[in-house]
Amino acid sequence: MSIHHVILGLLHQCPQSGYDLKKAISTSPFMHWSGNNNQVYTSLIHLSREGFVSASIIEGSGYPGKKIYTITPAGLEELKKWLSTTPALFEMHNQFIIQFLFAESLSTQQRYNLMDSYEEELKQALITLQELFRRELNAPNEALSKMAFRRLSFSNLINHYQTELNWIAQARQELDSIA
Amino acid sequence: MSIHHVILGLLHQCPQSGYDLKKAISTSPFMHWSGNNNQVYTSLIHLSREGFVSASIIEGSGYPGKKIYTITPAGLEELKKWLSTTPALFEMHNQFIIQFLFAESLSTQQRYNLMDSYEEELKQALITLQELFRRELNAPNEALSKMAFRRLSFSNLINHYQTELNWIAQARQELDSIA
DNA sequence: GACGCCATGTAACATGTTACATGATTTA
DNA sequence: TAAATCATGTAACATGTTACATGGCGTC
Repeated sequence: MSIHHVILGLLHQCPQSGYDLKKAISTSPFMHWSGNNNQVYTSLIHLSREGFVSASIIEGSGYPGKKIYTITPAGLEELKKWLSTTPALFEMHNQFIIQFLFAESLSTQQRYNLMDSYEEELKQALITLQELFRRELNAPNEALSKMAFRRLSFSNLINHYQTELNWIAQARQELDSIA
Repeated sequence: MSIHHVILGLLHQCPQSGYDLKKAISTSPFMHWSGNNNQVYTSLIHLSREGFVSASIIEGSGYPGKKIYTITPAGLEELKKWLSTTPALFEMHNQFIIQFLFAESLSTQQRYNLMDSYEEELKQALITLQELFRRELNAPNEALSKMAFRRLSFSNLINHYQTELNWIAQARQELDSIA
């Protein structure tokens, strides 16, 4: 999965500038690209060359060189093709679990600290995510189906956060029982 | 999280060759690097220069240039430092959920197909993972604590697979109810 | 006037993937 | 004898991150 298809998907929702895309991507909990993401600009140049997006320069709108990108029919076709390809299996990128795998090198105290701080981080992130979710639900009236997709996507992520938190409780209990 | 620390962790478990590391990393369900991973070789050169690993050439063992890498005291220190750093939050890299987010562009039929094929893929992967887990449990007698870490790590991943499968059932129901 | 946000872009660097090159040993 | 596995490495390419450069607009 590349950033190109994500940009096509966002542009299909509505035409917007590189800056808007950058913000949308960096604040989305589903899309993992750096907050300071300048890749969108190079990606947009690439997509332009491919004929998947077209740019129109907006005069007299604050910034002189501001461009609004729109998805082209070829771009929409490419997006639909990608949307119906069987996705690769999810990948859980979890530094903590790898640290945990090697945790025999740590003292019991360090391991407790690691688990505690990870749990705290998770709880905080879950609150932030739920807040984002709440704001999504209160968004101006969208189509019912579109809302359903967003709501379900959020609950998917929230489920994984809760799975992780439940696991920590279970892991603590098991480790205590063999100590 | 870089591949360097993963290599240090694996070398701390036991000294091994680049090829062994490559295999360990590409077959581990926790470490996401390409199966055809040649990064290990460049990473080992890097780690050597840093003084974190040392190589000894094994003569008369099949391949002439075969090297066994061992973690150095400096490497172990670096590993321990990394192991006790607060991990970045997990990142769920899930192409499916992004496709789902943009799924209004698809027909109902295409959406069903997408969910069906993703579910099938998940079920297959879960079976493979459980098989891998079973083999881990039957591994030659390791220390009890080490086994506990491995067992818990596996159950962590398995929990996420099941969370994903449960979510699909829930999503199908909700989408059917608003159709 | 300083700060933050809007807005686009380049350059350098780090990381990750694919293809290629070489050649030994083991297994079918 | 063909294929798979062991074993190391290089080169080209793709992707992703950080820092830098530029400058307008709004607001405190």
